[in-house]
Amino acid sequence: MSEDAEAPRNDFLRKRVREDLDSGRVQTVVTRFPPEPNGYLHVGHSQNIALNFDLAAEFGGRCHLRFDDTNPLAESPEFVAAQQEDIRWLGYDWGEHLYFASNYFERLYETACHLVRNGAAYVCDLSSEEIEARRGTLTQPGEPSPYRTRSAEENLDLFQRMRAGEFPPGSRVLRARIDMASPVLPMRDPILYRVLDAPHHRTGADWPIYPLYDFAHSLSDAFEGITHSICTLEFIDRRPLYEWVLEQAEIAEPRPQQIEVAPLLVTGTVMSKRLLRRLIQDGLVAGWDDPRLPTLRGMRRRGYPPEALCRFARTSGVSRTIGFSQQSRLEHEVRAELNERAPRALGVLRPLRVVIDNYPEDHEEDLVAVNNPQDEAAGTRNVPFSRELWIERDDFMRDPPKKFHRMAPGREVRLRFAYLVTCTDVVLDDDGEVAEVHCTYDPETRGGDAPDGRKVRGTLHWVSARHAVAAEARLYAPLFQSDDPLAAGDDFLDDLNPDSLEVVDPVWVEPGLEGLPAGTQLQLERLGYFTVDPDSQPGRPVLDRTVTLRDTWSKIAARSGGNPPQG
RNA sequence: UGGGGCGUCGCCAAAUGGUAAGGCAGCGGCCUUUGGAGCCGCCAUUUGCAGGUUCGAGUCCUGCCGCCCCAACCA
Repeated sequence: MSEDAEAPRNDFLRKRVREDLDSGRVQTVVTRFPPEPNGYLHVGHSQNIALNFDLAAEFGGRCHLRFDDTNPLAESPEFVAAQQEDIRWLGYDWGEHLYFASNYFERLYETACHLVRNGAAYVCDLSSEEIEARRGTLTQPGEPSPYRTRSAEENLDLFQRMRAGEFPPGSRVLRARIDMASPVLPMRDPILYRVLDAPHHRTGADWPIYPLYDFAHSLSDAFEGITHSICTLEFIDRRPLYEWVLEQAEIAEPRPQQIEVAPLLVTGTVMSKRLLRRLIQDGLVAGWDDPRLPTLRGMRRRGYPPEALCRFARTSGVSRTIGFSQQSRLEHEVRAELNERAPRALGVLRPLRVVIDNYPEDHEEDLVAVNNPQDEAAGTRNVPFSRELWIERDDFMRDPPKKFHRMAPGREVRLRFAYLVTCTDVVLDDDGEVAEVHCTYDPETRGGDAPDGRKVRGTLHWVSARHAVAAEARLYAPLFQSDDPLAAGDDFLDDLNPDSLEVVDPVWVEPGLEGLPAGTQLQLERLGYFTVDPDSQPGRPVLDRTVTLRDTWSKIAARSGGNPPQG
């Protein structure tokens, strides 16, 4: 997955790795992606995944997948399965290197005992509230626990009894003995172990105590020989603690190095689990795989190709500046990918009936359509044509503005792959709305070219009314209105885009589209890329619009005060 | 007001102290049986601000300004 022909990436991370290799500090680069199995992966994770796997691949090293499963309260085996599936979908493979922090519980425990013996950790009997009260504030030092001075012997005894399950949850913790007055808050005697009466999805009831992040993560990295431990910027204050643990555990050089990078933020969405859960619980979206969500599952259902996600992650770059990447960049990658491989089809979203008056009533014929102009090997297909057709409402105007290159009274346009037709009449309904348009066709222009060489400006998509297949289309827009919904107001839900989903039913598509398996991707010409949704029924497809095509006309129309096309 | 991080084009992001890459978006144009795709061109005399060092500063120094993170027995 690193065959990209992009400009050589030259970020600070790569430079650092190169230096470590050149100096001989490390022989082989070993990275890891360490998710907690407590939810579904999202775009933000994709950057982390791509970063770690790409970096290892680029320098001939390896990347581990390690589940950071040290909090049984939040984790479940469903998530470890789902996360693996999502990572594979992105195109990455950890080979033999699948690990679980829970597999290290015994080793971690022994290491903790080692710290206790050396006086680097102690058992504290303070309650959670008391510990908090003594932590001090950002500007004031904390005050030492009264249990801080317990002897190593007593601490070891107590810690062993914690492990034996003698104490109830919350009654005691193991703490690092560092510095209650440290200006770095995580260094104020952080908690290393807690007592928990909770079954773990992998170790069951084996452990009444569980290690916390700072202790477990640093040592897990060390146990696996991780050389570069990449995390996001918010962990930067914990680096001293990360290093302290490795030092106290007497981990041999080269020790893993924690390197912090800015997270990948995307405009117009939210990524935190808490917020996503709220959207789902409040019924604002359908579920974790709702195509509007930035979850990998949602994006997969929406039809975003994994390659596009990876390119988006890579081209977003790695830096220490926190900023939002624009959704338009993601969409650019999605289009680039789909343009290469999505077969084209004809379909009409908002139908307007067209009658070709001079076309024989009962006649029909097959016309040859190109499957993918980007890929000659994709070949051609036959599309049925007849007297009555559907065209897009937006493609007709009775009184068109200047740059409108579509159908209008008296004007000749091309029906894609079919004929040149001229609009001769317009039928209005009782409300004065256009109900039907009449045209004549030029039989000499079969296929779309005029023998006399005359040109027309517009080419319209269409579908034969008699042959059309009814489908449901789901059109999506960003879930939120602001780039950063969290900064938009008191409640991020206030920023919700009420029009993030538009269901159009029925839409008419060319025959052949009714039996496609879920996940099939195609381009409805001029309308965008679509993916067959799993909700599809036999003979009744549901199409998710992945992304529209670039639409220059809408800009022109908007500027000239014309009719901006819908959908 | 403690500690830490960050400020280069609307967005993302490069630049051994040597005279501001690239991508996205945008804007012109060419081409076109998708107003798609493709192609060509334009788009930072300037790097948060103010000083200083230097022949030379986005890069070094000083002082400001602004934004973000840290006080879970979560990760």
